[in-house]
Amino acid sequence: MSEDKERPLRADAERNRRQIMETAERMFAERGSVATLNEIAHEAGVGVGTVYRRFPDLVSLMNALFAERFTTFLQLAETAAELAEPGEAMRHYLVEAARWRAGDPALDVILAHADLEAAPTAGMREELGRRVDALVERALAAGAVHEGFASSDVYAYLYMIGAIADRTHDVAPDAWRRYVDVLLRGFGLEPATETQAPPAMTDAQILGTWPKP
Amino acid sequence: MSEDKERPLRADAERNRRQIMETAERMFAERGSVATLNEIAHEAGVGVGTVYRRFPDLVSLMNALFAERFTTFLQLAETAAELAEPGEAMRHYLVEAARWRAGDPALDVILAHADLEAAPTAGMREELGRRVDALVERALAAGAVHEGFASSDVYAYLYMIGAIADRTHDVAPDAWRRYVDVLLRGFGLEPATETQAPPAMTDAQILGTWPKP
DNA sequence: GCGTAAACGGATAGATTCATCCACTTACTG
DNA sequence: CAGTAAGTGGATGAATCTATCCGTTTACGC
Repeated sequence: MSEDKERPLRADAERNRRQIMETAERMFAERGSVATLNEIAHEAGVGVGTVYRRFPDLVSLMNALFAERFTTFLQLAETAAELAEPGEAMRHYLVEAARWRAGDPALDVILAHADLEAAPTAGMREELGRRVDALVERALAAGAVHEGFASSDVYAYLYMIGAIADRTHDVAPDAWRRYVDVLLRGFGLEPATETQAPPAMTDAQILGTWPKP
Repeated sequence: MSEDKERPLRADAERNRRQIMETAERMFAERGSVATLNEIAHEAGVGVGTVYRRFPDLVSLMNALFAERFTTFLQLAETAAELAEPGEAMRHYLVEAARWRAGDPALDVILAHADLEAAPTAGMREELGRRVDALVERALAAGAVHEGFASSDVYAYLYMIGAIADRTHDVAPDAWRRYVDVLLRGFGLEPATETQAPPAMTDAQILGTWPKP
């Protein structure tokens, strides 16, 4: 029942595939919501048919974009796990995952429309779960975080950072750093020290975060 | 240039208006995105024409829903301001505003589609700004929060709580309380003591927060 | 009760969006 | 440098969504 006829794409097809994915990504980030496949085709400068042949529907495009992103998070968790000091490792993952999330305003849209049950992402999710669990266990055992800290807190943390980052992206691109420190402190970790967190946003900046008409 | 011919609606019209608003609210909360006016009409059990007469477009419906909500936040700020101890007043507003936000999963959708420049909400926003500023000033002067705390932090806080609350609403309806405490601690405030915050979510609960197909 | 202005509902014209299909072009193989 | 399988683009019909219009019904002042 295997179906691994993985014939490589022709050069022009591969080029178009990339172009379509990059354009879609940019459009989702800019508008904060989905664009239609026809719009993406036009913006990417290819025919509608080309898009529909490669991605029969929106979900399959979203799945492709999602897989790319997940790989990055897996790598971050791996790098963090190599650090000797448990608190340091946990903090490193939290800060770097936040940085990555903050720089990717399309992620929420992608997550909302991808089919997370579909292979190959399902396996990736489990693997990420295991790696994050390990970081949390070590931090707990070393007393580097408050008792009761759990890996669900890591997900919640990223949801919250994602929300503030997406909202402030245009008006105060590094505001998320401030709330990383606030949350780390709240979880019992020392705030990150490599870089200085920015001060609170001004009133004018906050005003800019209210959604437009 | 005044135009205040505020003729009261006929009883049946007023009833339908309410019904439409409540239905819309429920639908937005359930699906986490807009519904069309035609869908709302059908779900509310009224004719399409009835909806379009009362709310010529989606924005005017959203404005009406938005105004309702803002009134509540204004009242919360007023109640909090009456507390004698500055840190207590600030904490009270933060906890109660969070509670309110957590119980209103439609708010993000409404905010995203309302016209925030339109009267009468513009004035309300300024008034809320003044009230929150006052709470922050008092808390800072009393040393109840970390130096550098600002009213923009209050908005950021509510964005973050809103994000986690909406996401966990179905699967762990009071998880938001945990992150209220985390954030309060991060801002330098003692966590709220009236009610006990729940423990971290289980892995199964977090799994339930991933968006569905 | 009656008269009438207000409100109702839903059929439907018009606009927009989705996704297919196929005549034409292009990259790769031998 | 053919031959051909793979890929391209966009015109177009089907499906869906928007919002108006008008014949009928209802609330309310007198």
